Amino acid sequence: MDRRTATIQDVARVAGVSTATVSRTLSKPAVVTKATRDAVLSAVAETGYRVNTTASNLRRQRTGSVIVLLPNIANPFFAQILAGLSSVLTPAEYGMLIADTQSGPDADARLAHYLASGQADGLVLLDGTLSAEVLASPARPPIVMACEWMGSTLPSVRVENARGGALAVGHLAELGHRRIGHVTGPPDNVLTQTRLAGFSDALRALGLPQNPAWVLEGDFTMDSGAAAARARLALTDRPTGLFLSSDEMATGFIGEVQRAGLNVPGDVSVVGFDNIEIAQHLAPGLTTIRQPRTQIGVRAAELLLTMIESNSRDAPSEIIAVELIRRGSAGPPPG
Amino acid sequence: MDRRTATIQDVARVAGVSTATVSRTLSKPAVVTKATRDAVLSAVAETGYRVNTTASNLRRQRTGSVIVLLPNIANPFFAQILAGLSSVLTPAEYGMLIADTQSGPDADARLAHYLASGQADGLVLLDGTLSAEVLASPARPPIVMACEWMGSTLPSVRVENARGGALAVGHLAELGHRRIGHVTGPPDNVLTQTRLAGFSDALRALGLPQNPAWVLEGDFTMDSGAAAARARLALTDRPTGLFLSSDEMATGFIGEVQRAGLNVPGDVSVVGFDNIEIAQHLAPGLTTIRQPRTQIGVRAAELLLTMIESNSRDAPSEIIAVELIRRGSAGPPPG
DNA sequence: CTGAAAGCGCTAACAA
DNA sequence: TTGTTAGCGCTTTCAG
Repeated sequence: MDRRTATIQDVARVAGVSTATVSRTLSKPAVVTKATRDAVLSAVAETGYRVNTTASNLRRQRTGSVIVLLPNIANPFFAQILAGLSSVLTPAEYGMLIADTQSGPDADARLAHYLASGQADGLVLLDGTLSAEVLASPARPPIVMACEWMGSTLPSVRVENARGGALAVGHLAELGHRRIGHVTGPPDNVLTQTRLAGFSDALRALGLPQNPAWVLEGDFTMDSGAAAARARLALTDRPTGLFLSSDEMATGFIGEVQRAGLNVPGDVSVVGFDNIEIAQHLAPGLTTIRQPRTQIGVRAAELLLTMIESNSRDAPSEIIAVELIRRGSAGPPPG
Repeated sequence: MDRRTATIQDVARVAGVSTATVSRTLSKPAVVTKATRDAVLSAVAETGYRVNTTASNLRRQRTGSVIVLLPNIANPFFAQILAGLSSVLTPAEYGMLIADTQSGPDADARLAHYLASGQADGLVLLDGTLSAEVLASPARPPIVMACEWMGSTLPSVRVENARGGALAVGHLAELGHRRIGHVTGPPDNVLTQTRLAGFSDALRALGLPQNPAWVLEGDFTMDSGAAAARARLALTDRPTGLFLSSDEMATGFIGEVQRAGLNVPGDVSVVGFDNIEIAQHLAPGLTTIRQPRTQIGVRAAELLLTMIESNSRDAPSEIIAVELIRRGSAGPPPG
């Protein structure tokens, strides 16, 4: 029993065939006779051989992995997208490398690094704040965006963010609200802008008032949602219903409102965005816009694999539908 | 301008040196003269050369990546551990491959696969339900467990799970509770068992009653926490304070209690485990046992890198302290 | 259907 | 300090 791991040479020797035949048997079994196939497979079993992926990759001029670039791994929002990606990449024998653009100093530089490094056969971008110029890299691998991105023409999988904002406003209006506010994500984020646009357009279409004081700035976190709740309380002229651009913010908002002794939806109605798991477990349940994150990951991975396998840098983008989920956090306005 | 990416040969030609010198310049710049260094570096810039990691890895008999094996990527609990791992692995130039043991049919087989495949220089295990025999693999790379694991002697980074259970019980007892219950994780999980043991031992030490009906089975999810709340309501003889083995369950529990029109902590006190982000945003805030997840990831990665670099399969394990975080969800018992 | 042989791009002895 | 050389382990023509 060697302690070193067996190589294809060892298998060839044991099976009494050439290394080429071993390689063939393993990659296209149909092309060798049953006799040699049996000999090779039993030699493989005997030696405990496993192909050395590094060598195989070098020879085949590929890497066997895909890099997923996201702004912040610690954000649970991405966890389900990763699960979707993994469920496609793993069976296809691609490794999934995770890289965090916020952990280093310069996110754009990191992206440029990954583009040029040739360390992956493809890239999935989940960060909508990277600058477009970086993509100029001539030898870059196929890329799929799984998020909105300013003025990019890259293949992408996106959700109907604007329509989500409109659905939220429509629901609040239907319940009788006429003073509808919004808590945004970070201002430079494209999601923020798209959802805000959907919100504003819907108000306009419904002939409802647009009050800039009712549009509060957040950053998608629970903390910023709680801060928005305090900011709203400080207003003399308050919106009765709010659309928040993420469920995390909505959660922080509701918590803070309740701690202030007020009632949701009695005093203020809340609609979130995402439908994260906790939405149905809050009291009241959080009315929100569902965005199917696992499916986003699945479709992005499928798109990318198609591009990799067809050696193309382009593919049709895809838009995934959102849906209003009615729970208890939005009700008729007070009075 | 070639469309193919430049190789070390191209750089050598442009700089008028050998490939060995190029390689040296890039890996140990100190060992070449300034003149050649300058020549090489400008040739690198001119050609846009980047080392081919696959070739480098093949030559150096390493893979440059670490596999992180976790039960379920979609579980946000792991997100912060991943962030900690990434913050150490990325600067050290190791790729972080994520693999999900629950996405395939047989988790043990997956582990065995990764152990033998030689696709990684090291492994981080976050799944405490894998069977120990699989580790028999002779040529396996260094492994660090970042979770409890039955009867394993592998190097590990763990938290004081039993003490966490004891802290929770101690706190409830201090507030005056004498009827203290517990909601467990999945029964076969070692975390479940350790926290349950800490819970039971603490009750015994304090001379408090142990009622099997007050120990409800959960599975760490919010859904199971909500179910536990309903199960508690169905009891005629109810515990006044509960320790739940995860914050997610505690969140689901509190939501369900509130939807039933009861008050936390007025009617029932709740202590969770983890200190996930939402804990401070619930109303009331969730009293819980803090477990520093980023730090777990950081230490696990550091341990693993040490082992990889010293080519050792062993290292001292580490225990990370937990801490009671007092918020509003635990108060004096009713009456 | 199978084997021989030529590298993929890089690094590390070893020599000079 | 630098160059020469020999592979790392694999796949894939190209012959046979």
